[in-house]
Amino acid sequence: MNLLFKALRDPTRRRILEMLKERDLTVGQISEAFAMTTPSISYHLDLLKHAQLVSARKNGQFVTYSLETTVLDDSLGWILNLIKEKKGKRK
Amino acid sequence: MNLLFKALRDPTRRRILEMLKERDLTVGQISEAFAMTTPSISYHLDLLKHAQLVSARKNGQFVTYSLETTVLDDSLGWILNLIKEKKGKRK
DNA sequence: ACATTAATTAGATAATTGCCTAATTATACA
DNA sequence: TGTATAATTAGGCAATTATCTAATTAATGT
Repeated sequence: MNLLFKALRDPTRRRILEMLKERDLTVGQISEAFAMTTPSISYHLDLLKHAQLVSARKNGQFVTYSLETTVLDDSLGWILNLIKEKKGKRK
Repeated sequence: MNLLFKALRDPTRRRILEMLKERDLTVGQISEAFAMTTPSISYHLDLLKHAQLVSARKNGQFVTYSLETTVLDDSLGWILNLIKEKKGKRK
């Protein structure tokens, strides 16, 4: 949960996830969309990978990243629980 | 969305939200549950308040904090959208 | 009025973060 | 085999963050 929220905290990383929602992308393709160097994007992707929010596969010299939603279900559960319990206690 | 995820990033703050899910609490009551000084807790509460995740009301010398779930709905929507769209594209 | 208690504000500091440039690794192609 | 391209790794740095202690504000009880 900690790595997950850490990953979601940064706007650049959230934007990357939104892009990967549409289609799988290579590092270069992602990099183009930001006013930021490729190493910086690489850093963000690594962080997202550690949080298991994305997966990477190598195709020749290219690395393609995909969105992984499993771990998002957990965060959903955590937030939902917070809301649900609260509502259950309303007087 | 930025303030929200910023607030949720920290374990102490997430724990505070979980506590407030059960019942409204004063700063002192929250503080007792952590190995941390009251000013530090006050700092976290301020951050949560800015993210609109909690509200505060003063009762004499005490300040009681409550969980506010409205903004959590937004985060839920954001995450849900990420999952939903992805699933919609599965082949 | 004065001391006590609850909480916030201010100021300092160590750790973490997000970015950069330079160097490296790995694949492709001529 | 050498050069170009894609990506990661390494090293450095400024900004942000989470914590502390000390000081301040505000309400309570004597």
